Amino acid sequence: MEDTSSRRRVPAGAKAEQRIRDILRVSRDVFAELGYERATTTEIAQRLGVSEGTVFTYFHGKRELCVRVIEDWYDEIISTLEQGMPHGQPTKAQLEFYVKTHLRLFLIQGTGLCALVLSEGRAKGPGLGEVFLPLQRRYTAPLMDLLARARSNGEIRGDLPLSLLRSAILGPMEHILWDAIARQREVDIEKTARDMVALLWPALQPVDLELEKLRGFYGEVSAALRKAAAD
Amino acid sequence: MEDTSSRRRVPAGAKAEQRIRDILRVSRDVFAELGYERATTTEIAQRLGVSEGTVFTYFHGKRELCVRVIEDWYDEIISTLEQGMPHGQPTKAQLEFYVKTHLRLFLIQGTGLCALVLSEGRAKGPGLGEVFLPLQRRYTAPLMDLLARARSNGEIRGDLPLSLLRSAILGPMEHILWDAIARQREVDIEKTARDMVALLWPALQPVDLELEKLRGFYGEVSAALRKAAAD
Amino acid sequence: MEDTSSRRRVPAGAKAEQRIRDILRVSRDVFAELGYERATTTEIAQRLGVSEGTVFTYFHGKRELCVRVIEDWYDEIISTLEQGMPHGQPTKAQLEFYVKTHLRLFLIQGTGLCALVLSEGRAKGPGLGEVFLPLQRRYTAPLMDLLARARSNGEIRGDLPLSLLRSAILGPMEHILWDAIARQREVDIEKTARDMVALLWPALQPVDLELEKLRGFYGEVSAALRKAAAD
Amino acid sequence: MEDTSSRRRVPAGAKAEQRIRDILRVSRDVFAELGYERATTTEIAQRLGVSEGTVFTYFHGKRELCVRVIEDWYDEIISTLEQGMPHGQPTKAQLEFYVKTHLRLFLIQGTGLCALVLSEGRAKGPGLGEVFLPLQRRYTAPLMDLLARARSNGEIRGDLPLSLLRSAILGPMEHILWDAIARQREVDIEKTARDMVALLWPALQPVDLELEKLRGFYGEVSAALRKAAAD
DNA sequence: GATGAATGAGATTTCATTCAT
DNA sequence: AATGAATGAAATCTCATTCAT
Repeated sequence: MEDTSSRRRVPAGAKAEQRIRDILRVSRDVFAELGYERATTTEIAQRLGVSEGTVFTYFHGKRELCVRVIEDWYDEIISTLEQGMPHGQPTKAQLEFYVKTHLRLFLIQGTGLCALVLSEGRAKGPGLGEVFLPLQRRYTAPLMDLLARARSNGEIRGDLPLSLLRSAILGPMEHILWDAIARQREVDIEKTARDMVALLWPALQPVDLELEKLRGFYGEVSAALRKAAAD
Repeated sequence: MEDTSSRRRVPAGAKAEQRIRDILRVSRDVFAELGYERATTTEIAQRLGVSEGTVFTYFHGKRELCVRVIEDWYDEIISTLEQGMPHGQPTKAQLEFYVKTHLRLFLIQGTGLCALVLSEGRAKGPGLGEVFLPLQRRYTAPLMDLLARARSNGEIRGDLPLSLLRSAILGPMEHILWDAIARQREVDIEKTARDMVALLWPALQPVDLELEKLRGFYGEVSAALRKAAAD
Repeated sequence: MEDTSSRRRVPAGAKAEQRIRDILRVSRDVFAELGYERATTTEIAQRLGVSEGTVFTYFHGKRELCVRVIEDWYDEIISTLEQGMPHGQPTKAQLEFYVKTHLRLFLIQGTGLCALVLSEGRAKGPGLGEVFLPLQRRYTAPLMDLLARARSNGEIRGDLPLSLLRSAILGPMEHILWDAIARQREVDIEKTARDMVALLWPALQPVDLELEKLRGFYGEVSAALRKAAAD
Repeated sequence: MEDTSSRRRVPAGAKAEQRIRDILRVSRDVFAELGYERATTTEIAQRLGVSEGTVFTYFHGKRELCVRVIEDWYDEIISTLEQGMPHGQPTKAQLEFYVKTHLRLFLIQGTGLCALVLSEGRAKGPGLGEVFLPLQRRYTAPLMDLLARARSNGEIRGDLPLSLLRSAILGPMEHILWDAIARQREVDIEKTARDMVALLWPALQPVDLELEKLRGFYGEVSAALRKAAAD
């Protein structure tokens, strides 16, 4: 985006890399806790026990620091998902792994960062938005692959766009996470993951038209009977 | 709460109400676009073409203004949902109405405000959070009612917590909305709503145990066959 | 000072005069309670139950209003002192009247206004100071007259400037008042006035040189004896 | 009291201390000249030739700055009085020292600060008042000690409350100071101190009842004679 | 004459960023 | 390379004063 190379030379070397890691680690905490605007470079420096100037020796500014924090976080998630995915197992088991891992990663520290991405990703002007889109694509890739493979196998329904299926899986997870945060409740990750897949799995099945018709008929008859009884 | 004894009174009357509506309308835009922190009272005043002081004639401060913006937005959504809900129709039709209306309302202007609620609702300290929780409860109430009634009728499954079903419906919608915003794509609301319900409806059905067993058996056999074919 | 006549026409008539009295009465309270800076025209108008503009119909601004408040207050004090002073009685009785009346007038409402005069009277720039000096002179005049008459009669000492005697009488009173305010204590006006005069009366007596010499000698001898006893 | 956890730390070190002294010195001037409300942090920064932010690097806000200014001023006065007091000398000499030192310290710069304390000390709400009361007690302590010792020696009268004697000494001094300020006149400190003690010393003497009776008789006879002569 | 909404200058305070040491 | 004091732009909020109604 910008030619920042001429502005400042960022130190290199083993010690410098450790410093960068430290700054990123603490910055992640601070941004996650406070959000972009309320987080201050002073706070980050204080928690690290270094001077305020030091942060600017390694990063061009608050914005770049924030971008790096989010990039690193995405990288962690993506590599955890990619490496852990049990490709040999049935689709449902893979899906359960995906959901469980997702919930776990986000609940450790992710909600603050998630909020950060959601709110800062939207910011107009010289936004962080451009940076995040490719990251989000990489991050949903394992799920999309899984779904695409299962669909080509006929394991899951082909009558709806894949992006809708993806939303039907990622969406509920995020909603559960927000809810947990908002109400400050504990989440039983294992159980929630199992329930979630139990709930969604039928939705992903290929539509059995005969069955669907029967179900529709049954539903209407039931409703009619109830209504008749009510009158 | 606060000592308002010597504060200037907020004007009342038809013209004042119009002014308040104007300020709220513009503030909604600004908060939605920029988020709480980046939004400035100066910007709001400029867009309105009034002086900065005028905003403070009608609202005690930025925080109160923001709270009012969100309350009004929630009120709109809630009353639209409550008034429009076709109670006489089958559950599936009601659900379709809920999803469609939800998507429509949020796409008009909601995503920015949604982000606002999500990010500011989390803020520590003297946050906006306390204000939002009851609003969020009121806003999900129509859906919860719908689900509860359908469950007591035996129309939808009773083996999972209602909150999970709720997340499975609200979550995908929000995800779709975020996706649409992030990629700046148009959304065909009618089609998306229909697809979404078509997708989720099977998930809400009572579990037909025999069928489920057959499906499980079928799934395993299919997977085994595929695996055998692949080797 | 300024030609304000062309700026605005102040209403006249019986109703207008009542209005002016009301505004001054309330303003006196507000200025006394809050001081010049913290007092607001809004507060004054609200307590009166009139609009903010009305105050400006009768006074050119906050500053003029404050000046008028103080002038009126001085006028009250001065006329009370002038009219009540028992000229026929002995000097000591007159002094007691002066002290008692002074304490009473200031304790009713005066401390706030006294603070106002002390702090605002000092303000640099387009200050209130110029206005107050003649008022203060008029206000100390009865005391100065009393002292001057008594001195010419030989009733009080002539070896020190009158202004010093005046300070020795007014000063303690103000100090007592401030102390009462600061510690929020009640003051028994009658007793305090009597004690004060009992205390100060000897100080005002003509110096009896022979007696003074004896006293000095006595004091030194006493001190020397005490010191000898202590060693 | 306050959440200072994430606030920037106040610099420490020799240079920082010099800076703090500079800020306090200039702030003292500004607060003394203008009073708390009219004094601005901008003015302070400008007189120092530093940016506005710098003041806030060293003090958390205007209020704290003002409190520090007053505390420092009191400390100066108190330590000067405590250290200089000639304890070995006669009470009258000690009193003369107290009065002289007091006048000198206040005339250098004290009147503005005195006004500050008097007017801001009264302020309602989150005032500076609480801070000042203990300071004022410490500041009058040397005088109270002196009076108490002299009274227990029988050197000064015991028929009136000590607080009244204190007011009779401090009050006139303050009055003289105010007068000097208001009229912008020079004060001959040595002479004024000597005169003041000469005036007040008789007032502090133990009451000589016989003498008092004689004086009363003399006064009444004189008055009667004068009256007879006037008729 | 009264009103009271609009104004806008000005005050305090925060904080990312720089740069001399 | 690290420091951390200085900076100054920008933000929120107040309130005396005006003027159209």
